[in-house]
Amino acid sequence: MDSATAREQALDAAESLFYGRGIQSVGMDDIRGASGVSLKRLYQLFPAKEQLVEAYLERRDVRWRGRLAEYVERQADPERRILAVFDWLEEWFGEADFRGCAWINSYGELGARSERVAGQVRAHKRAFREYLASLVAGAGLPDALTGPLFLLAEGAMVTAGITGSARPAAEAREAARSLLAVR
Amino acid sequence: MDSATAREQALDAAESLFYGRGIQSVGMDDIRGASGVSLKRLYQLFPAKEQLVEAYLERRDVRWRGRLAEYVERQADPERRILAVFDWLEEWFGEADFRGCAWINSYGELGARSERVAGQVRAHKRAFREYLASLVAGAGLPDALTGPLFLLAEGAMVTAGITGSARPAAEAREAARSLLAVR
DNA sequence: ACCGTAGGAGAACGCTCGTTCTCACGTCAA
DNA sequence: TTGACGTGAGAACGAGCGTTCTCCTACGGT
Repeated sequence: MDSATAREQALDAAESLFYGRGIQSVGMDDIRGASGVSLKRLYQLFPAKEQLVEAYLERRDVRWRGRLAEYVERQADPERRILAVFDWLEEWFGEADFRGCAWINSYGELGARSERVAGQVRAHKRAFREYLASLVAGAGLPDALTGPLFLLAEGAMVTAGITGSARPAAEAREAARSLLAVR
Repeated sequence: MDSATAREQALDAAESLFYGRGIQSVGMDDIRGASGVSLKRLYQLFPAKEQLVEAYLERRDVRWRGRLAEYVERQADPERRILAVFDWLEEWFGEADFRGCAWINSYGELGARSERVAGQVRAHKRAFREYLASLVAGAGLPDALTGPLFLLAEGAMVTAGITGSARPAAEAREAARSLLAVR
């Protein structure tokens, strides 16, 4: 197995375990067991657990925002695109392994202790907010709408995570629709 | 020192440490050091750490909702009361030791592993949502407003926690004002 | 065939931490 | 005074886990 595939398999295992069970409760040995990558190799690829955590969050960030953008950009109408964000959230919340927002959860777990993790969470949220801002601008709507839309989305993520229901996405979408209607 | 005061001091220390640094990174010995309550006594009062965690969350829940209600009920006008929730959030976010919502953080840390903690988080959020519902009903507004207001508040809490800024409260309040204006 | 190197399995090390135990002290009832 | 008891300080125990080390195997180049 070459380094690139070992790295991918390690990250696959890390993502499913860290996201599903939390970061602190998953040991490097669990990653080894789930990935088939030996401890020696793991430590060659990621000199410490924290770097594996960072790589996990980074790869997930790229994929998460990519999936969202791909979904949203299927819509041609600029205002529909904004609402499509909430449709996508609803799909995501309904996935079998959904356990809330990985960054919000990681922040709760490590935000107070790891400045690097906290920084990645802030960067991810900033990027998501800027993406929303670009959709708002693309629809010719006032930038002041971005904040409320972002808060609705964050509220939906955290609530869906805690309750395990996809319903907050629909509530947030309807609220967003009202806000868009006000102008 | 009698049992009641020992218990209070233990909970005071637990609250400031758990909330400030996260639950898993605070040891029972840290609680002992900060509270002056010996380990023996701590284990008499709380037979295991998890029960101290539960007692911390429970006492904080009562106090948090009490402080909110006390603030909100200073307003006579029923619609003002709804907006006062967001004013109170802004005050809370501005406190020096503010580190986000204790329940959201705890859920990120332990929600996947401790069903009891997860249950307390759900109960707290349900109670907060029901309080909002009572304010909405008191203002004679449609119950469908409760969900959006709740999501705005949750989004503000999580965003304020991550960014360390009180601004999300103002954004949420303005969005709430728009939603109330729509009817 | 031989050697050097990389890699795997898993033991070992060191630290943290939840929990319990030891021991010495002070208190209070008889 | 004495002895049973509760308590505090802190050592001790045992488990978990991040990280490193040992030892053995396999393979690639000469």
